[in-house]
Amino acid sequence: MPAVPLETLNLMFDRAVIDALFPSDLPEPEYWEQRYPRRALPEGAEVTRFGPSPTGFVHIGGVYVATIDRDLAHRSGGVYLVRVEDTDQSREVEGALAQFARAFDYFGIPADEDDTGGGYGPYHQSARESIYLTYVRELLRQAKAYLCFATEADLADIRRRQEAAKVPTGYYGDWAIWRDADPAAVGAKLNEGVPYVVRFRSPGETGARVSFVDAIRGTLEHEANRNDAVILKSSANALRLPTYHFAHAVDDHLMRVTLVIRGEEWISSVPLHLQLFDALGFEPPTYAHIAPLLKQIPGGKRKLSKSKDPEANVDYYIEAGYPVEAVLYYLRGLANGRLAELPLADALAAPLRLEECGVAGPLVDLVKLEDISADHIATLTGEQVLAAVRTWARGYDPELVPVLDAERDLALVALAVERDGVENPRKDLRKWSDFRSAYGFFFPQLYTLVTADDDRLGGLAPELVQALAGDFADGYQELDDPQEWFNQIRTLAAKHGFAANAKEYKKNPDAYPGSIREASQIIRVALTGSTRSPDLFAVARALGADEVRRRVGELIR
RNA sequence: GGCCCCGUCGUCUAGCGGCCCAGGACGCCGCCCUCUCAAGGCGGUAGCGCGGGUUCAAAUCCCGUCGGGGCUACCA
Repeated sequence: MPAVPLETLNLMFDRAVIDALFPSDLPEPEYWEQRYPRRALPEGAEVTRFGPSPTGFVHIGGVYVATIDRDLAHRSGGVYLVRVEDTDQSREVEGALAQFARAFDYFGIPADEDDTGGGYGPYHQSARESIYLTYVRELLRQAKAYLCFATEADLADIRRRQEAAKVPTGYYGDWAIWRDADPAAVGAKLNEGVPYVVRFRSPGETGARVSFVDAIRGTLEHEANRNDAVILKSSANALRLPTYHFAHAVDDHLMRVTLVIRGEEWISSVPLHLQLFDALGFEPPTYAHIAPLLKQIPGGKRKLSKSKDPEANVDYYIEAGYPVEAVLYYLRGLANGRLAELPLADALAAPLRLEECGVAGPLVDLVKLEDISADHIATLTGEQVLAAVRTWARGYDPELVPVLDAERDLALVALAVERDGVENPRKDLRKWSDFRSAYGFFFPQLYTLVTADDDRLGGLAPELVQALAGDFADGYQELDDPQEWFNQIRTLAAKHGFAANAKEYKKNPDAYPGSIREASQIIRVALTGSTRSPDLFAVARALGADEVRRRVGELIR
């Protein structure tokens, strides 16, 4: 196509015509530059940002990126800010921001700057309209952007023809029908009040390539962008908001962000972003594109999906009560493998290094998280566990709270079983919601008595169960020595014909109703309601003689 | 379709031409301990996607191929 005559361009981009599209009191770029001055920060300090989009629940990947952002900013003596990216008002979901606040509060990753404080706000993109407008007008004045009246149907038609012609789809070159439109046609549309968008006039030439350095991946090369991306959405909207790309350039420049950490899905957009920064006269930030969190599915893996995977939602972790430290440690380890080799406390204190971050998307493995979690909880004192469980229960198991409060001493005694004074504490708690199943039986209020015909007793004859239970309850003594205590069961087991040990029983199974295992199991099930429990002696001591007699006694009723 | 990112045990990874017939951790399996379950101790299982090169030598370099993911929106 022939080059557009200069006069035509001049006519189309007549300053008065352009300015008439904007509020008359719209500030010039210098105003914003002065209002958001360069930050006085030490050499090497990074300013990072996290940009939650209130379009649904908070993705665990958000916590993942936000912790990295905050870490890098703080290690370098910089600033971590949160900017709500709400330019897509139609997709906005009610309550998303509240959930975001709750989640980030839970994980203890507050922003240094956000709408509650900070000199570079507002930190909601929807509140930054005039800032964007200033720069859109500027680009228009410089003919680096133009008005586009293409309708959805026009765009669909272009795409169809491009597909038929087997050329790349997009709004570029000759396909960009409004790129060099006759100013008269533009004026006519304007007079008719037809809505328009503002598109960036991409300087990218066909075949041109760009390369840039990514802080994680090194030098990346890409085809230069040549699409005339939309930078300002339809004039039909009451609020004139930009697209992500334009907001990114303007906001990150004005907020003086130095390091942009985001998902790798943005790599393809970097060429466009670089063109935008250049056109605007801004210095581009350093980019670090991190790999997305993946999920194992039959035959492969895929991105953790908001709609399909419950564990994609941060609420999943909060509701189950995974300890904050465990989740953060796990996430940090996924991002930077070196940290996964360190003990939890060290890893949380150690700096995360971008150049060490993995480039392949890791799978989120709940089994691994639970292992980490159990290890971590095992290092806590009973007091700490109790406090954490109580806090969790207030939100997710309210009935547990009064029990915990009424039986605080019992709870501590229960938690001390195989925890206090042992070398390897019991790891039966992976998350706070495990408390009820692991420790509930210690509390009479939460306990359901077991009767002799219960199938957890392993099919032993009820008469035999009752005979042994009766003897046990009658003669029960709260002895201090574990061995002596257990001998009470040993003696009764022998008296009622149980084999002294499992080997003997195995050798001659018909001669016995069972071995000492089965006999102990009677007491265990009566005491705990479960076939698996902590050490029986310790449990019995925690329960107290009266409660032991009551529970075992129930078997003979 | 075009362009981009990625590819070491089931999982997270170490590895950056010889130290690797690939090391660690989680999982899994077995054994020991044992009144159950955990925990713990000991042992084991299992991997460089594939095919060509280059080289005395390749998980490591090159080419191709396959597979996964992403972008190609007035979504972010």
